[in-house]
Amino acid sequence: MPEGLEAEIYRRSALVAVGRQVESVLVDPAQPQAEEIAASLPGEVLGGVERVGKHVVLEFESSSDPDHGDGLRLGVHFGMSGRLIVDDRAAIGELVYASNRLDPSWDRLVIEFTAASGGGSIRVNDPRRWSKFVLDPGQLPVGVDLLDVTPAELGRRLADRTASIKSVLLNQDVVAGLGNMLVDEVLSGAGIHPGRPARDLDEADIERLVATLDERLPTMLAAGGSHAGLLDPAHRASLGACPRCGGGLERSTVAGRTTVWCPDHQT
DNA sequence: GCCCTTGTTACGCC
DNA sequence: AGGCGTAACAAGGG
Repeated sequence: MPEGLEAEIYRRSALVAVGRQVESVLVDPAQPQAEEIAASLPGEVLGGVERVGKHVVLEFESSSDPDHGDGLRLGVHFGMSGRLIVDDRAAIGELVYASNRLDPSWDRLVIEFTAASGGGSIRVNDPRRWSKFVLDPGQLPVGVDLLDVTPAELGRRLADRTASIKSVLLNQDVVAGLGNMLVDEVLSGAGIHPGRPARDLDEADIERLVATLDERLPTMLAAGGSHAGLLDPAHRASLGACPRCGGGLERSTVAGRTTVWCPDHQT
């Protein structure tokens, strides 16, 4: 599923289109702002691609006055099955829990660029239609970015939280970009029980948690995303030996989500 | 054809 | 006021 790592991979894949001018736009009519998006983007030039947590933000500038662009921004959230396809090349070949097919009828957003500016396209293909497109996203998640967490920052944000550490880490206003798989992965790496109240974590716990983020996230990013962890989908499905300690993995529901964890080393 | 899956939001409660 | 838990949501796949 698209978590912050997938969004970062998508962001990087879209950079090739910076400088191109929008020729035409198709938007799923079910999107709340479908008409505004389709009407406002043609003629705009893609000026940059940013990421905010799990969102990819396409930043446009008016072609008629590049120095005073109108700052049009389109925030894209990929739901649980959305994929970004740039120039007909999918950056992530296999999304867990998502079909591997790319049925054109599942295209929810298609941006075609003018031939004169380089041609090509950016598409969002999403079988389950949970992607969301927002023009000028005012208030995207305000949590610290998953690739930018420090022990001091995380400690401050966990203080006084009585909810489970898993629930708090999934909160995009605490850490932006962590999803179900990544949270299970880092709690496994740090040896922390997912159900522990967040405020009960001591300094050593938080240090281990951040050290795990620092070590695992870049590795998983390079390996293709949130499915590329040690606690990978095969382990999640089979509940075999814990990849960390060899103990027996268990599955339960924490914070309303399917949670895989190891009772032997996560305490 | 029921039930599982994800992230976010809308609620009700405390 | 705001943290917290939970249900609901779409739709494909098993």
